[in-house]
Amino acid sequence: MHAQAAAKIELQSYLPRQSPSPAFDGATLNPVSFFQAGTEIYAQGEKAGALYQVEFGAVRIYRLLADGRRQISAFHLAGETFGFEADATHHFFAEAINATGVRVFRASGTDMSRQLLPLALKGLTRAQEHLLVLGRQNAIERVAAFLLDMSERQGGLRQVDLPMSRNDIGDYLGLTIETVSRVFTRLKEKGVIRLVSLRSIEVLKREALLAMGE
Amino acid sequence: MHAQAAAKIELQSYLPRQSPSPAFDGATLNPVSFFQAGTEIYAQGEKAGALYQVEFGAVRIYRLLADGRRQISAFHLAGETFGFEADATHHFFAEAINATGVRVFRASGTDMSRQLLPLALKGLTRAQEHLLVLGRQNAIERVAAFLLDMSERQGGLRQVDLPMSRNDIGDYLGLTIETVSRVFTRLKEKGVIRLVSLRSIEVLKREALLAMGE
DNA sequence: CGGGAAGTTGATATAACTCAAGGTAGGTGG
DNA sequence: CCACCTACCTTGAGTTATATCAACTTCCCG
Repeated sequence: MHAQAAAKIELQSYLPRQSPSPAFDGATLNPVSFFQAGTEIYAQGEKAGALYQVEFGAVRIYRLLADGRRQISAFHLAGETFGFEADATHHFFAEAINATGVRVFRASGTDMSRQLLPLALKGLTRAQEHLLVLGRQNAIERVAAFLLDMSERQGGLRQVDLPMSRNDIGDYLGLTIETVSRVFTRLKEKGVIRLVSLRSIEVLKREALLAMGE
Repeated sequence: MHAQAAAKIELQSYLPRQSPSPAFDGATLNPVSFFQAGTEIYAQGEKAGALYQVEFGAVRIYRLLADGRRQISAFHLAGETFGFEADATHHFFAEAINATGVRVFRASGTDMSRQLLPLALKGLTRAQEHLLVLGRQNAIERVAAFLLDMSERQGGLRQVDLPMSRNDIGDYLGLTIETVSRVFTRLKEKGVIRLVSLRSIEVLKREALLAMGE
């Protein structure tokens, strides 16, 4: 299912060229780890304990049912932090969507709860808001809410990058790939969005999206 | 929609009879606030800052869409803590489901992030797991997962209290009340559960529930 | 015991899924 | 640099799970 082309580029580390932006005080300024498109960052059941900050690229966090059904609980874009766990075990999978750079922080040693709490709470609010989307909104509303969210997280510009596939979007919104595709088509027909390319849209009528998103 | 019988019993406070179990070090041992069935504990948009521990009864946390659609993101039973927010504002409503006693802690002053973080992370994991249920499971699977969750949180006994209405269950699982009712009937017919009363079930075949719940 | 809220059951409607067949685009090798 | 190849995406037709609408029943609470 999540097969990927044989990895030819090996995982590597390097020291940053640009001004480093450590997510936490007291954390060692670790090097950046590279992950190829489709590669695993951590797996459900693995020992947890580190935190991850996306330098570039995008990451999907997901869970699987026994029969292969997948629910993506979150996407993480550049600048965002993920990997928190309630205990010492990962309860989810994390995969690079595209070629992605991730800075890994060991949470051990110094007490970082003061810095982690706001991030955890932000994630909690996000997840709870997503529950409303999955529980009570229809396909158009889900896609509208998703596009608005992606837009906001990219600075609210008209043009929005969608680093993930339609399949990923479907698994995030609790829809099939076909339904996602049909909704995109409908939004195009209505003149609400324009497809710059498959992975990039332009928001033409933000108001209309907002009206749909809730 | 969420109308309630005119409140005759006023909100009151008292000092606990039983051994107090403060949720946090350094927190004043506040009195317990009473809430009648259906009354609001806090509202979306209100100023946040306090934490709430359920002494007895049950609480629902929810959000509304403009047209009245409701998504309950969590139920909180005796002993559980809620009210965390990422900023100074409540993003959700909290209501007492039944007559409920809640101990309120002001989070101000001492730094409680060390104690709060695990609770926030627990909530985050819970919410993310619920996303899988809403996004990818069918009606039977949702109800099975819900009953198992309620059972676990009540010590895993055969008999499980359901303090909430079918309507609440529907709004938690992203289903209509009718669908919830039909699933209960199916589970009864299959001999998986037995209805002791409307608000109390007995789990007869835990294995079958587990097989359905995922 | 009566009344009203809550729950159940039935019939029908519909949004989204499934299955299937093209189409498109982006990357690779010739 | 072009053409092919393969992933990904789109579109269509038919199916299905759940919603909706409606009537009836049961359980409490006063």
